[in-house]
Amino acid sequence: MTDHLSMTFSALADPTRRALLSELMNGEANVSELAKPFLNEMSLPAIAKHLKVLEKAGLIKKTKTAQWRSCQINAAPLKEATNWIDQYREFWEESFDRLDEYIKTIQSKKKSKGLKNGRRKT
Amino acid sequence: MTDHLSMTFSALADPTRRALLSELMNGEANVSELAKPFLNEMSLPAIAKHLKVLEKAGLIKKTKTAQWRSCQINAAPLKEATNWIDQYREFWEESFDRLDEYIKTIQSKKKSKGLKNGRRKT
DNA sequence: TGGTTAATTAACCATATGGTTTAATATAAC
DNA sequence: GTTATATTAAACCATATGGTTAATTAACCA
Repeated sequence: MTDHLSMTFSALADPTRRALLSELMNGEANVSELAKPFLNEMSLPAIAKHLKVLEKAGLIKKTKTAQWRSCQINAAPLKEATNWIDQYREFWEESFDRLDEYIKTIQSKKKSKGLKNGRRKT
Repeated sequence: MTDHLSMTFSALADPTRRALLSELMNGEANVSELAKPFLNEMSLPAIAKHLKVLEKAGLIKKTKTAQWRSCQINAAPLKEATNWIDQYREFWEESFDRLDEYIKTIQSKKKSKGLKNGRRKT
Protein backbone atom coordinates (compact mmCIF):
# COMPACT_ATOMS: atom_id res chain seq x y z
CA MET A 1 0.00 0.00 0.00
CA THR A 2 1.03 3.55 -0.51
CA ASP A 3 -0.81 5.38 2.26
CA HIS A 4 1.31 7.24 4.72
CA LEU A 5 0.58 5.17 7.82
CA SER A 6 1.23 1.91 6.00
CA MET A 7 4.56 3.18 4.77
CA THR A 8 5.53 4.28 8.26
CA PHE A 9 4.62 1.00 9.93
CA SER A 10 6.20 -0.95 7.10
CA ALA A 11 9.43 1.01 7.50
CA LEU A 12 9.43 0.29 11.22
CA ALA A 13 8.79 -3.41 10.68
CA ASP A 14 12.46 -4.17 10.16
CA PRO A 15 14.99 -4.39 13.00
CA THR A 16 17.85 -3.04 10.87
CA ARG A 17 15.83 0.05 10.02
CA ARG A 18 14.82 0.53 13.65
CA ALA A 19 18.49 0.22 14.60
CA LEU A 20 19.42 2.84 12.01
CA LEU A 21 16.85 5.22 13.47
CA SER A 22 18.27 4.41 16.88
CA GLU A 23 21.76 5.37 15.71
CA LEU A 24 20.40 8.63 14.42
CA MET A 25 19.20 9.52 17.91
CA ASN A 26 22.84 10.44 18.54
CA GLY A 27 22.63 13.03 15.79
CA GLU A 28 23.26 13.26 12.06
CA ALA A 29 25.41 10.69 10.33
CA ASN A 30 26.24 9.84 6.76
CA VAL A 31 25.57 6.56 4.99
CA SER A 32 28.89 4.85 5.63
CA GLU A 33 28.99 5.95 9.26
CA LEU A 34 25.51 4.51 9.72
CA ALA A 35 26.45 1.35 7.88
CA LYS A 36 29.60 0.63 9.89
CA PRO A 37 27.97 -1.36 12.73
CA PHE A 38 26.17 -3.58 10.22
CA LEU A 39 28.92 -4.38 7.74
CA ASN A 40 29.54 -7.76 9.37
CA GLU A 41 25.96 -8.74 8.70
CA MET A 42 25.23 -7.07 5.39
CA SER A 43 26.65 -4.95 2.59
CA LEU A 44 26.66 -1.19 2.14
CA PRO A 45 24.06 -1.24 -0.65
CA ALA A 46 21.77 -3.18 1.69
CA ILE A 47 22.00 -0.38 4.24
CA ALA A 48 21.56 2.22 1.50
CA LYS A 49 18.32 0.46 0.51
CA HIS A 50 17.10 0.50 4.10
CA LEU A 51 17.88 4.20 4.30
CA LYS A 52 15.92 4.75 1.11
CA VAL A 53 12.92 3.00 2.66
CA LEU A 54 13.20 5.23 5.72
CA GLU A 55 13.53 8.27 3.50
CA LYS A 56 10.48 7.37 1.39
CA ALA A 57 8.51 6.89 4.58
CA GLY A 58 9.62 10.38 5.59
CA LEU A 59 11.38 9.08 8.70
CA ILE A 60 14.74 10.53 7.74
CA LYS A 61 15.91 13.48 5.68
CA LYS A 62 19.14 13.42 3.67
CA THR A 63 21.22 16.49 2.98
CA LYS A 64 23.95 16.33 0.41
CA THR A 65 27.32 17.94 1.00
CA ALA A 66 30.14 16.98 -1.35
CA GLN A 67 30.04 13.21 -1.73
CA TRP A 68 28.45 12.65 1.67
CA ARG A 69 24.77 12.27 2.43
CA SER A 70 24.05 13.26 5.97
CA CYS A 71 20.93 11.65 7.41
CA GLN A 72 18.81 12.92 10.26
CA ILE A 73 15.62 11.79 11.92
CA ASN A 74 12.35 13.30 10.87
CA ALA A 75 9.94 12.18 13.56
CA ALA A 76 6.68 13.58 12.23
CA PRO A 77 5.51 10.22 10.82
CA LEU A 78 6.25 8.65 14.21
CA LYS A 79 3.89 11.13 15.76
CA GLU A 80 1.20 10.10 13.29
CA ALA A 81 1.85 6.44 14.03
CA THR A 82 1.68 6.87 17.77
CA ASN A 83 -1.49 8.91 17.43
CA TRP A 84 -3.06 6.09 15.47
CA ILE A 85 -2.05 3.53 18.07
CA ASP A 86 -3.28 5.76 20.85
CA GLN A 87 -6.88 5.11 19.77
CA TYR A 88 -6.38 1.71 21.35
CA ARG A 89 -4.92 2.90 24.62
CA GLU A 90 -8.08 2.16 26.57
CA PHE A 91 -7.82 -1.45 25.41
CA TRP A 92 -4.49 -2.12 27.04
CA GLU A 93 -5.28 -0.03 30.07
CA GLU A 94 -8.61 -1.77 30.40
CA SER A 95 -6.90 -5.14 30.44
CA PHE A 96 -4.69 -3.99 33.26
CA ASP A 97 -7.83 -2.89 35.07
CA ARG A 98 -9.21 -6.37 34.54
CA LEU A 99 -6.01 -7.93 35.80
CA ASP A 100 -6.14 -5.63 38.78
CA GLU A 101 -9.73 -6.63 39.44
CA TYR A 102 -8.84 -10.30 39.03
CA ILE A 103 -6.05 -9.95 41.56
CA LYS A 104 -8.43 -8.31 44.02
CA THR A 105 -10.94 -11.13 43.40
CA ILE A 106 -8.55 -13.96 44.17
CA GLN A 107 -7.17 -12.09 47.10
CA SER A 108 -10.62 -11.66 48.65
CA LYS A 109 -11.42 -15.31 47.89
CA LYS A 110 -8.25 -16.40 49.60
CA LYS A 111 -9.18 -14.33 52.59
CA SER A 112 -12.78 -15.56 52.80
CA LYS A 113 -11.78 -19.24 52.40
CA GLY A 114 -8.59 -18.91 54.35
CA LEU A 115 -6.82 -20.39 51.31
CA LYS A 116 -3.07 -20.36 51.56
CA ASN A 117 -1.81 -21.48 48.16
CA GLY A 118 -4.59 -23.23 46.23
CA ARG A 119 -5.06 -22.58 42.51
CA ARG A 120 -8.50 -21.41 41.41
CA LYS A 121 -10.36 -21.66 38.14
CA THR A 122 -10.16 -18.30 36.33
CA MET B 1 11.86 -11.05 10.78
CA THR B 2 10.39 -12.90 13.69
CA ASP B 3 10.95 -10.53 16.60
CA HIS B 4 7.88 -9.27 18.35
CA LEU B 5 8.12 -5.61 17.45
CA SER B 6 8.72 -6.38 13.78
CA MET B 7 5.66 -8.61 13.70
CA THR B 8 3.55 -5.95 15.33
CA PHE B 9 4.62 -3.17 12.99
CA SER B 10 4.35 -5.47 10.02
CA ALA B 11 0.80 -6.42 10.99
CA LEU B 12 -0.11 -2.75 11.29
CA ALA B 13 1.43 -1.92 7.91
CA ASP B 14 -1.70 -2.93 6.03
CA PRO B 15 -4.82 -0.77 5.84
CA THR B 16 -7.17 -3.76 5.74
CA ARG B 17 -5.71 -5.10 8.94
CA ARG B 18 -5.89 -1.71 10.61
CA ALA B 19 -9.52 -1.49 9.52
CA LEU B 20 -10.19 -4.91 11.01
CA LEU B 21 -8.73 -3.80 14.33
CA SER B 22 -10.84 -0.70 14.06
CA GLU B 23 -13.98 -2.81 13.64
CA LEU B 24 -13.02 -4.75 16.72
CA MET B 25 -13.07 -1.57 18.77
CA ASN B 26 -16.86 -2.04 18.74
CA GLY B 27 -16.40 -5.36 20.50
CA GLU B 28 -15.99 -9.00 19.59
CA ALA B 29 -16.98 -10.23 16.14
CA ASN B 30 -16.57 -13.44 14.21
CA VAL B 31 -14.73 -13.87 10.93
CA SER B 32 -17.66 -13.44 8.57
CA GLU B 33 -19.02 -10.46 10.46
CA LEU B 34 -15.61 -8.82 10.24
CA ALA B 35 -15.30 -9.72 6.59
CA LYS B 36 -18.67 -8.30 5.53
CA PRO B 37 -17.53 -4.69 4.88
CA PHE B 38 -14.66 -5.94 2.70
CA LEU B 39 -16.37 -8.53 0.53
CA ASN B 40 -16.71 -6.09 -2.35
CA GLU B 41 -12.96 -5.67 -2.42
CA MET B 42 -11.68 -9.09 -1.50
CA SER B 43 -12.64 -12.65 -0.66
CA LEU B 44 -13.34 -14.24 2.69
CA PRO B 45 -10.11 -16.28 2.69
CA ALA B 46 -8.19 -13.03 2.15
CA ILE B 47 -9.75 -11.60 5.30
CA ALA B 48 -9.11 -14.86 7.14
CA LYS B 49 -5.44 -14.55 6.19
CA HIS B 50 -5.29 -11.00 7.47
CA LEU B 51 -6.85 -12.14 10.73
CA LYS B 52 -4.25 -14.85 10.98
CA VAL B 53 -1.51 -12.25 10.61
CA LEU B 54 -3.10 -10.19 13.37
CA GLU B 55 -3.42 -13.28 15.53
CA LYS B 56 0.23 -14.31 15.01
CA ALA B 57 1.26 -10.79 15.95
CA GLY B 58 -0.81 -11.22 19.11
CA LEU B 59 -3.05 -8.29 18.22
CA ILE B 60 -6.23 -10.36 18.36
CA LYS B 61 -7.36 -13.44 20.23
CA LYS B 62 -9.80 -15.95 18.77
CA THR B 63 -12.20 -17.99 20.85
CA LYS B 64 -13.98 -20.91 19.24
CA THR B 65 -17.66 -21.57 19.92
CA ALA B 66 -19.40 -24.04 17.60
CA GLN B 67 -18.31 -23.18 14.04
CA TRP B 68 -17.76 -19.52 14.85
CA ARG B 69 -14.44 -17.91 15.79
CA SER B 70 -14.99 -14.81 17.79
CA CYS B 71 -12.18 -12.31 17.56
CA GLN B 72 -11.27 -9.65 20.04
CA ILE B 73 -8.52 -7.09 20.33
CA ASN B 74 -5.44 -7.84 22.39
CA ALA B 75 -3.73 -4.51 22.73
CA ALA B 76 -0.60 -5.50 24.61
CA PRO B 77 1.59 -5.47 21.47
CA LEU B 78 0.27 -2.01 20.69
CA LYS B 79 1.52 -0.87 24.04
CA GLU B 80 4.95 -2.27 23.23
CA ALA B 81 4.91 -0.55 19.86
CA THR B 82 3.91 2.79 21.27
CA ASN B 83 6.55 2.49 23.97
CA TRP B 84 9.17 1.92 21.30
CA ILE B 85 8.01 4.94 19.32
CA ASP B 86 7.91 7.03 22.44
CA GLN B 87 11.72 6.99 22.59
CA TYR B 88 11.53 9.45 19.71
CA ARG B 89 8.95 11.78 21.22
CA GLU B 90 11.51 14.48 21.96
CA PHE B 91 12.36 14.51 18.25
CA TRP B 92 8.90 15.52 17.11
CA GLU B 93 8.29 17.80 20.05
CA GLU B 94 11.66 19.44 19.46
CA SER B 95 10.68 20.14 15.87
CA PHE B 96 7.52 21.86 17.09
CA ASP B 97 9.67 23.93 19.40
CA ARG B 98 11.76 24.89 16.42
CA LEU B 99 8.62 25.74 14.42
CA ASP B 100 7.35 27.79 17.31
CA GLU B 101 10.64 29.62 17.50
CA TYR B 102 10.58 30.21 13.76
CA ILE B 103 7.06 31.62 13.97
CA LYS B 104 8.13 33.98 16.73
CA THR B 105 11.07 35.07 14.59
CA ILE B 106 8.99 36.01 11.56
CA GLN B 107 6.36 37.62 13.73
CA SER B 108 8.89 39.88 15.36
CA LYS B 109 10.21 40.72 11.87
CA LYS B 110 6.67 41.61 10.74
CA LYS B 111 6.15 43.75 13.81
CA SER B 112 9.40 45.60 13.33
CA LYS B 113 8.33 46.33 9.74
CA GLY B 114 4.96 47.79 10.88
CA LEU B 115 2.81 45.00 9.37
CA LYS B 116 -0.93 45.58 9.95
CA ASN B 117 -2.64 42.24 9.28
CA GLY B 118 -0.10 39.51 9.73
CA ARG B 119 -1.55 36.22 10.90
CA ARG B 120 -0.89 35.29 14.49
CA LYS B 121 -0.52 32.00 16.20
CA THR B 122 -3.88 31.04 17.85
C1' DT C 1 44.90 13.86 -15.46
C1' DG C 2 44.36 10.15 -12.59
C1' DG C 3 43.32 8.09 -8.16
C1' DT C 4 40.50 7.69 -3.93
C1' DT C 5 36.34 7.89 -1.37
C1' DA C 6 31.12 8.00 -0.84
C1' DA C 7 27.12 6.58 -2.48
C1' DT C 8 23.93 4.88 -5.90
C1' DT C 9 22.45 1.95 -9.69
C1' DA C 10 21.86 -2.33 -12.09
C1' DA C 11 21.07 -7.00 -12.55
C1' DC C 12 20.03 -10.75 -10.26
C1' DC C 13 18.13 -14.17 -6.72
C1' DA C 14 15.32 -16.30 -2.92
C1' DT C 15 11.65 -15.76 -0.11
C1' DA C 16 7.56 -13.22 1.71
C1' DT C 17 3.16 -11.09 0.92
C1' DG C 18 -1.46 -10.46 -0.60
C1' DG C 19 -4.53 -11.99 -3.42
C1' DT C 20 -7.28 -15.69 -6.10
C1' DT C 21 -10.30 -20.15 -6.63
C1' DT C 22 -11.44 -24.64 -5.23
C1' DA C 23 -11.61 -28.09 -1.78
C1' DA C 24 -11.87 -29.71 2.89
C1' DT C 25 -13.31 -29.63 7.76
C1' DA C 26 -16.35 -28.96 11.60
C1' DT C 27 -20.56 -27.97 13.72
C1' DA C 28 -25.51 -27.24 13.83
C1' DA C 29 -30.10 -28.31 12.38
C1' DC C 30 -33.51 -30.67 10.14
C1' DG D 1 -27.75 -39.11 7.52
C1' DT D 2 -28.02 -35.13 4.77
C1' DT D 3 -27.63 -30.48 4.17
C1' DA D 4 -26.44 -25.74 5.28
C1' DT D 5 -23.15 -22.57 7.48
C1' DA D 6 -18.56 -20.86 9.21
C1' DT D 7 -14.02 -21.27 8.68
C1' DT D 8 -9.67 -23.04 7.20
C1' DA D 9 -6.49 -25.27 4.00
C1' DA D 10 -4.36 -26.03 -0.49
C1' DA D 11 -2.56 -24.75 -4.71
C1' DC D 12 -1.46 -21.24 -7.35
C1' DC D 13 0.00 -16.49 -9.11
C1' DA D 14 1.97 -11.70 -9.38
C1' DT D 15 4.47 -8.50 -7.12
C1' DA D 16 7.21 -6.77 -3.15
C1' DT D 17 11.09 -7.27 -0.10
C1' DG D 18 15.73 -7.93 1.44
C1' DG D 19 19.76 -9.39 0.16
C1' DT D 20 23.93 -10.13 -3.11
C1' DT D 21 27.97 -8.57 -6.44
C1' DA D 22 29.68 -5.63 -9.94
C1' DA D 23 29.46 -1.37 -12.25
C1' DT D 24 28.66 3.58 -12.28
C1' DT D 25 28.43 8.28 -10.76
C1' DA D 26 30.08 12.23 -8.23
C1' DA D 27 33.15 14.81 -5.68
C1' DC D 28 37.57 15.65 -3.69
C1' DC D 29 42.74 15.54 -3.81
C1' DA D 30 47.34 15.89 -5.45
